[in-house]
Amino acid sequence: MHSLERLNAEQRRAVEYGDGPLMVLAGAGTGKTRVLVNRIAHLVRRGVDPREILAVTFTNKAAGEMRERLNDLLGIAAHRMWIGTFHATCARLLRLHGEHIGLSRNFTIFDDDDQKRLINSLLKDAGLDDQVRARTLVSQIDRMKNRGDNPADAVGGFGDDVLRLIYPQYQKRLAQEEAVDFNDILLKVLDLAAHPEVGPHLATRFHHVLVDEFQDTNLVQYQLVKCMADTHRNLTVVGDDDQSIYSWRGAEPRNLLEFDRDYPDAAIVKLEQNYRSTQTILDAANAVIACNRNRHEKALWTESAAGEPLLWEESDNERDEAEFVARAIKGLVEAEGRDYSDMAILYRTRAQSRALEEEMRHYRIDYRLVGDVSFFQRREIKDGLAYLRLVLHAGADSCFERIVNVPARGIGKTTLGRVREHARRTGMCLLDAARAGVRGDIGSLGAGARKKLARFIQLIDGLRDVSAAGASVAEFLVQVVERSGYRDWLESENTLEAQGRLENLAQLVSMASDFDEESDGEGTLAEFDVRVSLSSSVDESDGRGEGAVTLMTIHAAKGLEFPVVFLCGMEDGLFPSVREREHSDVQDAMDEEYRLAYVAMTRARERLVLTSARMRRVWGESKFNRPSRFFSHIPSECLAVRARPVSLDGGPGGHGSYSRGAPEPRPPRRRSAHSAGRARGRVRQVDHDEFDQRTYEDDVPAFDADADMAQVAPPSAAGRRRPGRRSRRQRGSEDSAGLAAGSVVVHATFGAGRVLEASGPSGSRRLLINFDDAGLKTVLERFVEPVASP
DNA sequence: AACGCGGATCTTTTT
DNA sequence: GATCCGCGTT
Repeated sequence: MHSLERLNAEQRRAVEYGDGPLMVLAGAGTGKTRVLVNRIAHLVRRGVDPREILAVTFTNKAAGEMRERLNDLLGIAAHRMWIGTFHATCARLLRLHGEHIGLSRNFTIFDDDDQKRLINSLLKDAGLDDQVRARTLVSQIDRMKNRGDNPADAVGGFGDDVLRLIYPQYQKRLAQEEAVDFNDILLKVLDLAAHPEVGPHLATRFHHVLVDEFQDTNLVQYQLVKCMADTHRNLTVVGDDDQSIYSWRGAEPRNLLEFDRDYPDAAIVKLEQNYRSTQTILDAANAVIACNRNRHEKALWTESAAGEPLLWEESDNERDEAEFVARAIKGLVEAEGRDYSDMAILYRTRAQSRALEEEMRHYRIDYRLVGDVSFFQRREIKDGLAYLRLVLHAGADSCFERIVNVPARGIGKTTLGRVREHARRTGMCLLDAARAGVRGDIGSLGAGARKKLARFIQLIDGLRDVSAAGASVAEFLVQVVERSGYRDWLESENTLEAQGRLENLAQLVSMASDFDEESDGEGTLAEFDVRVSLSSSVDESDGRGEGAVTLMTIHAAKGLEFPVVFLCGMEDGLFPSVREREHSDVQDAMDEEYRLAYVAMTRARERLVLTSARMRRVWGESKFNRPSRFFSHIPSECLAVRARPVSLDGGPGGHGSYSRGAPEPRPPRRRSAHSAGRARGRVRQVDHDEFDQRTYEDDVPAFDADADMAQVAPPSAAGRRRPGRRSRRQRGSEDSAGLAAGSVVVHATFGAGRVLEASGPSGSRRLLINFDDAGLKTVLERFVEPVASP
């Protein structure tokens, strides 16, 4: 039981809680995973059969980590538990029981790309491809399936009539190919649950069900959980509504917040002590998230020191921004002895990675990009898997289309058109139609075309024999690459790109060998296929980024932590990114951006650097953005704005330094012309011109990208100045009094001022204060002393 | 049947 | 700025 000793009281309560429903509301960095893992270990030690425990996560990575940690705690028992993502778990159930609902054991999974291709071809057949984009239709299908609705019933929305027409065909084609899309994987398990034979089994199969990141579950997932947990009612859900960042894919944070509606007897444990971040980072993150409506209020606190202030660097453009980050990374390595792997660069959109990558290369900083165009999405990989699928299932027309002429074997549009036509007339699949053509059943096919088709069919049949002869998955794939001519083709290309593709194929083969080894050679092609389909681009990077800086989207960073985090692209329009969309409420979308900012900020343990660019190229066009509105919510004490570089000497690689000393006053920005006429200090939300004043605070620690940074940044500037800083616990009662607008207060740094506005919850109430000397600032209430009431 | 060009679209986030 | 798609040319 030694592992339980390091738990605090709340954690221990959750871990040792007995039977029955349990909801754990766990703030960022409060040891959520640890609680989950220890709870499972606790159950096993208490005598629960590991085979009767189901633990569901949202990413393969989280599942892998959980498995690993349980292995350490329990040894072999962990192997026997059901630990995995919703999709992996459901795919496993479908393999076991799918036949009851008419699903082949060899089912395959259509990913996004497959869906789009299929819809596209259906649209084209119907002559509707110029009316609706395939992309739109796919997302409509997804959105409806996420809620458990039938897309065939769509009414009212744009393109819904097309959807009603196309969707049945789509589903029919999936069935013909023995395929399911991502959402079907879950929906089919709901079908299983309703099946008279399998249903009762599923309902009692798992004695304990635990779900991580419960705020991310969608309606279908919630129903699944209910199906599997409602009999024994030993259901533990863990989550944080403030970290709900997947509503765009159907997540219903209400599943977490209203958990006690469906389970009125549920015990609720709140984890509020943060073990990850410094007080300053936490203050800043809390101030941002406090802006949201409808949240379950939590009071995250920490015992850790104030730490360094956040740093905000505003650059001219995204290239300068990236360069600043690169130099700062170098500086931190030299000045603080940080390792590259201590640092992460986070951004809102994928597109931002390019500029950052370029500068990393320029400065010779090793980096790893998480969630690059997925390995499994690459052309050659999808081609290889298409061979596999076609061998597995002759009816896989989409695979036939994909590879019948890849590599080029002289089977062109005309020939294909004739084969397709024959298939349509006779109702056979393309592979069989091609077979018929070879036999001479298609009159229009010439001798040449028949010969070429014959060789292709021979290829597929030969590969099927290889598989039937008991080849491992890896051996099979080697044969695919050899016999298809793929290898010769790529080698003769003699380009770097072709070489890369070949290497990717080699990597696929080596993944297959791992799979073979893992499954003692018992793993089938179909199982490998499913495994690959359910791997995301994010978890393939489980390589621990040894000695490399990590670049990824904020979404991909959820659940991770780094000593140093750079958060780039802090500009309104980019982050928060608000776009009018047909099916979403703008305010809801904005709330989610705030949560995203909260998630991003709370990834940092010690240092958080925010960067923005005044100008950014978007689709080749220049966009001028204002700094992110998030800045206006971050208390001034928490944030240092770095002096603007006067000149940037020494090119890349050189050791040029930013000029320092007295920071140059920032030249007035475009907007100040019109806002200058406005009465200063009017009660309203700070705008950017006003909080820009903070730039001139010159005793604010300068964060220098160069080697001497450590000397430049005074230790814990904010902490030092704070008058008699009290711990959270002691404050309690006086918080509730709350300073109102009109109060006169004194701040250790900014002097005297008058409160204009107060906002936020009592634990982290923020005040907008007009200081006599320092101007408008947003500060946390606990950093000011009241002098007079209004 | 292979290749090259122009145009549209993409960029929010992923299992 | 990249990629995908359709169209026209060889």
